[in-house]
Amino acid sequence: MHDPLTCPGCAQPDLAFAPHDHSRCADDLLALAETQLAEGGQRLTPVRRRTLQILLEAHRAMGAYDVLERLAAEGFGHQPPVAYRALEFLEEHGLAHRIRRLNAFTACMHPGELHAPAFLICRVCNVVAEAPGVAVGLALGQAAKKLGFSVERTTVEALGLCPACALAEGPVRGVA
Amino acid sequence: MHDPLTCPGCAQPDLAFAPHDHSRCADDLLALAETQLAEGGQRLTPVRRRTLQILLEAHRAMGAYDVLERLAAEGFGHQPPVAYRALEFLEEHGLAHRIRRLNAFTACMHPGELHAPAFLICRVCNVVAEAPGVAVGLALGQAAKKLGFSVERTTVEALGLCPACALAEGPVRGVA
DNA sequence: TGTATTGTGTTATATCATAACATGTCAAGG
DNA sequence: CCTTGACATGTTATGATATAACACAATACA
Repeated sequence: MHDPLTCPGCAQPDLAFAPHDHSRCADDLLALAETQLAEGGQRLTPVRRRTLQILLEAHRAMGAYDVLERLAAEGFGHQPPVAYRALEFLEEHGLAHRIRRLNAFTACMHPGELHAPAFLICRVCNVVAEAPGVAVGLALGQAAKKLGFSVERTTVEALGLCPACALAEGPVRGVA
Repeated sequence: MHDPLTCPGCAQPDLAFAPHDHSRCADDLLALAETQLAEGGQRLTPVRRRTLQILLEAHRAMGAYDVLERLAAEGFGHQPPVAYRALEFLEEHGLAHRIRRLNAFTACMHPGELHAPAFLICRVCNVVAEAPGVAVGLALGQAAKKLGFSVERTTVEALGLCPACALAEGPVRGVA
C-alpha cells in the first residue's frame, strides 16, 4: 500500500486514483517491455531501460530534466539529449506517453494493447491517470473522417479534480 | 477565395480544409468577441483586440513569439509577457485556443458556443482545423466519471494528414 | 478626488527542447 | 579476425518557449 496521491494510473482503471499495491507494476511492465521490443527487433539498452524504470518507479509524470538528473546521478550522460532520446524512444514504442499540458512524460500502464491514451490530470496534486480512451479515440476519428482528415496520433488530456482533491477542496465552500 | 493550406478551421466544419472565402470571418468574430466580453464585464483592450485580430487574420496557429513580433512592430510592448498575457486572456475567455502539440495559439472559430474543442493538425502542412468535439468531450467526460474525476478543461488534438496533403503524399508510393 | 483594481510594460531568468558533431558499440559479411 | 555500416551514446552549444517580479499607467467607482 502507498499514498494514492503519488500512485495514479495503474493498469486497473478502477484503481487509478485509489490506494493499491503496485510494487509489482514496475517489474511486470519492465519485463513486458523487454519482450515486446525484442519481438520488434528493438533494443532496450541500459539508458532506455533505466529511463523506463525511473518512470515506472516514480509512477507519476516527470519532466525530461528530472529524469536526466536521475540518469546523470547514476553514471549516464549529463546532457538533455540523453534523456530526450530515451524518452522519445519509449514514446515511439508505446512504452511511455508525453503529457503535453505538463511538459512531462509518464510510463505507459498497459503497453501493447492498442490504445488511444486519454489522460486525467488533477490540477491540484498534478497526479496523472491513464483512462481508457477507446471511446474518445473513436469519436475523434469519426469527427476527423467527416473532414477528410486521417488521424495518426492523438493527444487527449483532461484537466480537473481527482477524487481525493475534490474531497479536500469541495467542502471548503463555507470556510466559516 | 484563397489558398486552403493557409485557411483552415473556419466556422463551417465542412469547409475547414476546403477553399472558401473567409474575408468576413475576422470582422464578424471580432465584433462577436467584443459583445461577448462586454456582457461579462471584461475589456477587449487594444493589445487584446489586436492580438485576436492577428490570430484571425493569420487564420492559422501562431507561436507567442510570432504574435509578439507583430505586436511590437505596431507599437505595443516588446517583451514576451505582453503576448502571453493577451493570448492567455483570450484563451480564458474562449476566444482563442492553445495548440499544445505546436506550442501555438489559434483564434476560436465559434466562440460562445459551448464546446470542447478538438483540433486536427496536419503533420505535413501544419494546418490546424477545429473539429466539432462534442462527441469527443462527452466520451472523455464519461471515462473520467467512472474514475471519480471531474473534468474542467480538455485538450484534444489529432495529428495526421489533411485531405490536400493526403492527395499529394499518398500517390507518391512508386516514386519511379 | 482618492483609492482599489486591473492592465501594460520592463528586466531578468527559468524551463523545455534540439542541432550538430565526436566517440563508442556491436553484429554481419568479407 | 577485422572491416564496415548501422545504431547508440555522449558532448557542446544554442534555440525556443514561458514566467516571476516589479514599476507605472489607466480605469472604475466610492
